[in-house]
Amino acid sequence: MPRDGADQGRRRVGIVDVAAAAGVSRQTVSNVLNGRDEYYSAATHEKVTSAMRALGYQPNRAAQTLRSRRTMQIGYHIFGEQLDRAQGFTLHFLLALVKAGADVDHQVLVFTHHRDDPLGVFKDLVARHAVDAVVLSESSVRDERARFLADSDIPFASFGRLSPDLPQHWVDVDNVAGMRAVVDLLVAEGHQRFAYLGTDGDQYWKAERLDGFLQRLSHHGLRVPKASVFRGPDQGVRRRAHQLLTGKNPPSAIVTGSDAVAAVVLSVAHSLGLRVGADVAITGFDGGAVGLVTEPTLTSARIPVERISRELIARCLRQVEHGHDGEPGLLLPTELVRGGSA
Amino acid sequence: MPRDGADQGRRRVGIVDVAAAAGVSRQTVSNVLNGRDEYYSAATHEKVTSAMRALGYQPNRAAQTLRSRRTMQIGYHIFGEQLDRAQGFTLHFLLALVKAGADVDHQVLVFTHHRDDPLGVFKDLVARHAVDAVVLSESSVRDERARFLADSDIPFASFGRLSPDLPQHWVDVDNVAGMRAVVDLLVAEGHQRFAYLGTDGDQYWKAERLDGFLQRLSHHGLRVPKASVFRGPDQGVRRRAHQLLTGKNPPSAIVTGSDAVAAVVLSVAHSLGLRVGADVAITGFDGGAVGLVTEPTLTSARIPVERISRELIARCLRQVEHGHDGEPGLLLPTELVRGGSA
DNA sequence: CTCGTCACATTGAACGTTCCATGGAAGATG
DNA sequence: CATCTTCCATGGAACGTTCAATGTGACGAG
Repeated sequence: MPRDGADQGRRRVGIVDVAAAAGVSRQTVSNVLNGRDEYYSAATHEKVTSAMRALGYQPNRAAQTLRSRRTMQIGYHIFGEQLDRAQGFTLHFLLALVKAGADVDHQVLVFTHHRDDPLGVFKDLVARHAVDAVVLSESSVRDERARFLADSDIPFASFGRLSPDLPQHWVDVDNVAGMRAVVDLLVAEGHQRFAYLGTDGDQYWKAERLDGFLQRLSHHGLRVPKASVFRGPDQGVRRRAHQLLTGKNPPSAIVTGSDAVAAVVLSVAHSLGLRVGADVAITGFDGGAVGLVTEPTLTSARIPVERISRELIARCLRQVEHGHDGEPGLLLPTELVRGGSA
Repeated sequence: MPRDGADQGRRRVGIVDVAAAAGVSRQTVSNVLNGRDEYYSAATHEKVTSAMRALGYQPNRAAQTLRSRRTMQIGYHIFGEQLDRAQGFTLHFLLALVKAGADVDHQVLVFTHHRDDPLGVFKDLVARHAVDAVVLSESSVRDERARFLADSDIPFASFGRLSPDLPQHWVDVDNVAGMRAVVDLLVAEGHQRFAYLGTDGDQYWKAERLDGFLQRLSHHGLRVPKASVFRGPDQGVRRRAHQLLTGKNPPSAIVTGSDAVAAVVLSVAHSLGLRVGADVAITGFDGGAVGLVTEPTLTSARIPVERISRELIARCLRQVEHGHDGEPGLLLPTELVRGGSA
């Protein structure tokens, strides 16, 4: 559909048009726009805002960026290769990040690395003024992305702890405390025979969840047989769950390292005709959408993605504004979500 | 870490610096940058590029955008509410979109709607020059987003068909042809007793997949008992799969409407001790990561996300450049992925 | 010899905003 | 009364690029 001829010639309404309509200067409009309220009176504010409304004025981001050197955009780096079962969580997190960004008037630019120059994109984005800062997730402790960003003096924040010799721009979940809450709940409900199922991999949080589980059990004076603890490949979970539930003296509560694993265990229990929640308790860790669509819903330690996103963005913006960030790393508690599975 | 004092004062290297270093004019550098090769000689090109390399020049996006009115960014709208099982696919698609964008030097900005003004963000983004165009996915045929974008004269493209009275800026998957290929494969392998499992919902593609399945079966002179066709809620899938596989005269091939459903059926078959691929064949539809981590891997009609993303972006850019796009809607074939499950 | 054309290169202006320095009027202070 | 603040407001310049128009020298045609 071709544009109107009339539309064609009309210039976009800019700050000068607003200024003219309101009978003030350019700069005053700019001040109102940026909320520098020490520089204008209430009456002027009113005149300007109503002129903006009347003209349907929208500030031009490109011009703002060019002059102020702020893009109001935050980059989010996403790995292209490993499209594994963390998918659900990644999207959940991304969405939270987008919303948290929107709340402080920032937008999220998603990018992946290029095959030949995996890190260059980061520098590129900032050098070309495409983003003000970068958010990382799925970061392992020695993440070369984080090191590169720190070395290049690019503002960033990581969901996941960072090596101690890097600036501590991270937010993370307290896995141990999360497991503590889960175990406490199960113990309070009278469970005595526990089992743990998780997937393998060298991510520290996987180890922490298992450790947190074991620690808290022994705090309650309970022990778990070695055979009832499993951390292995994805495919092994189903078999092991089957073994556990059909063996003699089966566990009354199965704690898992993630909602994804819990969902598998749930399905095994179902197929054995067990009533989950009554005959056997199953817990997850994550609290995202997965556990809400299972039947029954999962009891889980919920990762507070909204809060995490907010904190990550706050860390980025402090660096952008002050050139540095005094805040230390932040370990956030999980929230216990009570579903029907325990 | 505070910046160097020396670093502080140094101006960013711009096009004029390159021009000076190369001994040419501003505009010539700009022409080289934008590949307008009819305006410079090979020798000049060489001088300019080597000057750019020497100075580590990076063009400033904000300035380019301000002048040229192109942001080189494409918006991708994502629904905030429905974080359901489509997650895996959504992320898969997003990633493909990001890569396809990168190939044509465009980046992807992710955004969600605001509670009070669900559609306003679209206009906002374009009016403020944050994105050049918008990509929609999960669009239903009468999508109010698409209508709004068309009415507002904002370039866009949709993954999913659009109402005939809208400009046909869409790309979609040929579900019927996909099912045809799946059925043909199973028939060629000698299967006679079929069943179909899918989830309910009013999305046209769900209906199309079932229709495609039924059509192709009858083309082969085969029929499927009514009881062996199921389209119901998520939770019903497990039960129905169990019924089918334990009933008398069970199907030798179970065709499903998505990889997610197939994965569930797979797990039911496993728990019944069936050897999937040998005792029973199971197929999916999607071909994303889900089917690659199952055991065995899924045979599935793969949705060509890379191609789709490329086409969507091409549609957007044509609209941006010419103000319109002559191309009609595009229905793409699936690719049959042969896993171990059939 | 004049003119037109072609290939390449240049310059002034503009895009729309914010930074920076300055100005004026009213009220407070000495 | 002179001067010093405080509050509000202003205009010139700059951010770094591309648009649009113009220039120049070489070469071929008339």
